[in-house]
Amino acid sequence: MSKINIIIADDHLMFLEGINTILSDMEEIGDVHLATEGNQVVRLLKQFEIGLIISDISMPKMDGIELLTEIKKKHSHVKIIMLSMLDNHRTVHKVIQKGADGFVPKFTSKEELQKAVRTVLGNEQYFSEVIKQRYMESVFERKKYSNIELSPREKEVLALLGEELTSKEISEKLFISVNTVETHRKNILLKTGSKTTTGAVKYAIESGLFD
Amino acid sequence: MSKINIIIADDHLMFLEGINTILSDMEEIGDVHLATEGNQVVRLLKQFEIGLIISDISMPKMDGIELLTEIKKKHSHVKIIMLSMLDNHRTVHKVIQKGADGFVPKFTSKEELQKAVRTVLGNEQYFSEVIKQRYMESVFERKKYSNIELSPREKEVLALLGEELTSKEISEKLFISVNTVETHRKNILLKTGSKTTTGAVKYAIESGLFD
DNA sequence: GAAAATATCACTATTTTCAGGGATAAGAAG
DNA sequence: CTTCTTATCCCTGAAAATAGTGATATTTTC
Repeated sequence: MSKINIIIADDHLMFLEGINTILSDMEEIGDVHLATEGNQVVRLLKQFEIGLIISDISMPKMDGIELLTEIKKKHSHVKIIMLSMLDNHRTVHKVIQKGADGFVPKFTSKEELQKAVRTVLGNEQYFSEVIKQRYMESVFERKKYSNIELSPREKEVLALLGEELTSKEISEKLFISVNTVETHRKNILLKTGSKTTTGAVKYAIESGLFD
Repeated sequence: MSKINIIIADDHLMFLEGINTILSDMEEIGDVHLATEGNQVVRLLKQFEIGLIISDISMPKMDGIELLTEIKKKHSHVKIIMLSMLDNHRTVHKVIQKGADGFVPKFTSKEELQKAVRTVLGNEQYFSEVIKQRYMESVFERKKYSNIELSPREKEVLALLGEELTSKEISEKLFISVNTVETHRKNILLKTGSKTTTGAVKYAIESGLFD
């Protein structure tokens, strides 16, 4: 069995070193390339023969979700395990839907990370227990509020609401009628399942809708 | 010069490994103890002769701020460098006020972390540039809103506002008058410098007031 | 080419929030 | 003993948000 070359991507150097150390004693791994941005990963993929990517979700320039989308579109044979600080149901749902091969929270153990790598290299998916739980929650939540994705305009309005603007101020800023803003608000509350703007903004922050 | 024994504390194993790797080639460092909770650090301090602690801020059981307070009270000769994912001005202010010897964000370089360790071991303080900037902001913010600390009751009200309750509902839940709740609200807006409840809740989340 | 999603506008009525005053009592800190 | 902080309460009026319903034009998607 030949060794597999991998890329580890994370914008935090210490994490990069940590993962590198944890994986360095695994026999099945060949060269290890490190990257601090999604862009770098894409470049490395062109230069080297890569079999597996282990990537954090939040990164500057090109984040983990974008990277994941890109990989699954253009380099579908390359496996990818996502790592995340957050394990909220929104993030989890996105990652699974985009087709990641594995998803492990950052507060995992050395053993679990190695297990995840081995499982994925064996052509199976690996998702931590916590992640699976969150995924069930996301499925459950989605049933309650059939469409949780906000439209670009709605996101724009929600962001301005977070900036403490009133409907009138928003209408002036976006050159639209107050009525329209109010309609967007109504739909935002509906889609996020909130009763108040405060709740919607809180939801947006916590579920990573803003970022 | 004798070697210094240190403790590294972080609830994320990968980070622990990363920092360990980064510091392992420094001559001035002796034994390295690892901990995943603040409690463990306190226990290790009793068992061993420790000169420096490098600790993350967010940890379960006893967080970095509590740990810092404890150390500076009972083991004031032990140096402590704080690490944090967040670099918002609230956190920075707290850490500096509590008397940390150093503060470095987690997205720093290997060189900077080593420099921080050397500086602190040389009996000087080390704060990253970003951190210093944030500290200035915190000082500036504080001037604008003389008292940014919310009282326990105000925090309670703010949390319930985040749960989408109206003033009336909060008054019923806390067995107080609606007028009282409104007064608390008014003071919360004043102290946080917000115009709306949404802004106050957002501020609370982002600045780590809720946690 | 039809169906679905998005973005736009309108009206009404009720509830809630915000801004502005002011007041009292208890306890901590100096 | 006085000052500060906290927690409590009260009132008013204007502004804003929410709930309910309905409608139209433009994209996007299938």
